[in-house]
Amino acid sequence: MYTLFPTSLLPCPPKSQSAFFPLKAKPPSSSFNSSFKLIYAQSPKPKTSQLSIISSVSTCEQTLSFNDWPQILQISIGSGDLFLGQAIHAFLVKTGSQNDAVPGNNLVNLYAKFGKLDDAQRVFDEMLVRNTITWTSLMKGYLQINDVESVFRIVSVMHKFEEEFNEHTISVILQACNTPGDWIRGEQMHGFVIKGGFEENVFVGTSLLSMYLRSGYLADAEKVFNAMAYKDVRCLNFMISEYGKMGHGEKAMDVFLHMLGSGLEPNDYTFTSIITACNGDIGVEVGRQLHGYSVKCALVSETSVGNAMITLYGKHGLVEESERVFYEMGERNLVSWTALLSAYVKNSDSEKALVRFLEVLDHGIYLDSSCLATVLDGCSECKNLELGLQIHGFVLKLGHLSDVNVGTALIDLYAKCRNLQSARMAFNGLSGKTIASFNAILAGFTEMDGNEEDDAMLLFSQLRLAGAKPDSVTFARLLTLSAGQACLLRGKSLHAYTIKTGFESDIAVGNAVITMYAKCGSIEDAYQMFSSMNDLDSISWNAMVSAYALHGQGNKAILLFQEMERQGFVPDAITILAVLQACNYSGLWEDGLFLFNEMEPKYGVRPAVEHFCCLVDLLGRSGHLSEAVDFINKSLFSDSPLLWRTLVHVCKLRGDLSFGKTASKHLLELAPEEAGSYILVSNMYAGRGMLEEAAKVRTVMNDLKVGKEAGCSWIEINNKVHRFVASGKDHPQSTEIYVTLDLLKAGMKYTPNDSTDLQLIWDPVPSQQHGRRLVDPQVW
DNA sequence: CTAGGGTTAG
Repeated sequence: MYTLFPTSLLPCPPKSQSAFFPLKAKPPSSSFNSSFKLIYAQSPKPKTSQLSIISSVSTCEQTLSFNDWPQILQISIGSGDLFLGQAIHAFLVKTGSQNDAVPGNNLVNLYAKFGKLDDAQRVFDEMLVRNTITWTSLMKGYLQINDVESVFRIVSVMHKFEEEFNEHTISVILQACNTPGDWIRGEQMHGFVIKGGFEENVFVGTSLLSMYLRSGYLADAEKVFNAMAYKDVRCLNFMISEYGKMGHGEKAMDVFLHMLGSGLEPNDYTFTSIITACNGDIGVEVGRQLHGYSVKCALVSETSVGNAMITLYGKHGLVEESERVFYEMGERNLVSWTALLSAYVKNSDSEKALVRFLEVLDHGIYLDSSCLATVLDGCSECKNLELGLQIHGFVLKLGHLSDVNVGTALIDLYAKCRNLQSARMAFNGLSGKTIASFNAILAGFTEMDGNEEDDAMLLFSQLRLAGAKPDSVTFARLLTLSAGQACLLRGKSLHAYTIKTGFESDIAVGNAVITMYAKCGSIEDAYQMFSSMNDLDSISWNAMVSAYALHGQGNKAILLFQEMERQGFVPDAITILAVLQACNYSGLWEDGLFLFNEMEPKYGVRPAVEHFCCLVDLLGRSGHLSEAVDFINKSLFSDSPLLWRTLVHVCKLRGDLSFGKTASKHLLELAPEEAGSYILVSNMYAGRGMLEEAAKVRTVMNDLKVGKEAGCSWIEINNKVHRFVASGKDHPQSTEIYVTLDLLKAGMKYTPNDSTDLQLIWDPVPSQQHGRRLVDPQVW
């Protein structure tokens, strides 16, 4: 049933170059070497000179038996040696069989495999008889060069000529239906599959699975999967891999166990996919067992399995395990290196990643976009803009700028390094932005803590209009921005949006909601969020303790801190700082001091400069200025302007000039370039009526030409944000505001809490005191 | 005789 097909219906590319081997007669110089085939069979990529092929071909007629050519064509395809195939083509032309069905099919297949569709098409056109195999081979060729439209043109012509479609043909066509968004053709083909009774064929089934999964129809894919009578290793591997990519580790595991249960042998693909799937909801312990099992199956030395292990351990904070796999694996490639660098970056050891990146360069490996994106991530994680700029140069030189991961990493780098202008340029220049690119530029806005919120919301609406879906990171960052701007209305509407989209249950989003409400003034809503969350992490606790601190509810902060410990969450430096601040703002200086004394011995948290600042403030506010000075001098941070500034501030509050003068001297010596220091000192004198001293400090400041950045505060009333600059008169109601302010000032009375029974037990040598309760729980 | 599914790892 062969049909001759009119070539005019098929796309016929310009025949500029002939693929036919130039058969310039070259006399046989020697007899055909009978080991010819053997050489090819043994060496995967032999280097063959044109000359030896010509001489071989010329002797084919005499020495090569006619039936040997299909095997040599296989060798040609397998070894990537097109010359050899072309030689066989020449041989077939000479024997006059090139237009017959079987030789022709082989030649169409040959050229299709090498992506030479001009040549494949030409052989096809000149064939005298064609069958299903001819058509299928040609379609496969067009598919491989991503010419999907040609595939479907062939399908319709094939149909018109009532050529037979078999399971081979169907699976090729199904692959052509993989274009995202083009599921209609796929559904039609599925109907054809059922009608033609191809449903149970494992090849067709796998192609169908792939088609549905790539279009995002998991339920349909699962229906097909369950309907398949026989599933082989490749089909199961595919399903494991796809479940893993979707984060459905448990389902991937079910398929894996099904594979073992049905007696099929897992291969390297299987292990690579199932180990990767552990990154979802399974966890590293199962991953470890799989690692062991891969040893048993003798697949642990496979590069891709090792790479998957490096990544798995890296993602779970086990960098040393990643390193061990890296050193023990047989063969490493760029992916192995990138996985290792990524493990360092993810575990906050980007410096190491950047150092080891030099080793990659030393190896002379050609860098790809994934490796560059990882290194850029490393640069932004440790804010190494200098190296980042050099990598940006690499990116340009190697032509990877259009890669979306590289582009996003560049946005992130510039955003984290507070170079918002470059971040914007990278963002605007990136085509095919993803939600990650958007999140990266948002990080820049939050990093700048300036007035970028309107820009962020504008971008957000653009993104939604473009049909992109915000993720949990987007919401967390937008909420953080609203919190920074104390924009309650916007924060609330974002909160509503997270409820609607289901992201409210995400811990990071919930934590951002807590902080947003706290910073926008609603401690009740913050607590409402905190108490309604199903999953809490230590950041949630930190957020809520900080919220109480911010609202001056010291006792609640301390009780929450104790509850946090009771529930087994480990307090970190941020928790301790929040509780210290809470104690400070609420005048619970004894509790604060007690906590400070035991933070290192009991919680293993070494006090950082922020903790010292907080304690200086606490000591000063409670009237222990002399102890505060001692404390600073004994600390590691005695040359930090931060501590002295805090002390000046507290002296100003208390109107204590004797300590104030000492503190001011230190501050202005340590930070002569900061305008804020002069203003603070000047205000301290002015506060005590010493206007001459105040003016003197200002004169020094002006003489030194120290610039001053205006401080700014704002409040939201009736959905309108009112901004105030210190001593500013821009607000339309500023006259009334100042009058009211004076009235308030007149009514205020400062009552310092001068306790005398203070015991400063802090000492650089950790104290041994443990076990005291911070406050009586009944206070709450 | 010849044609078909999964290209896994960062």
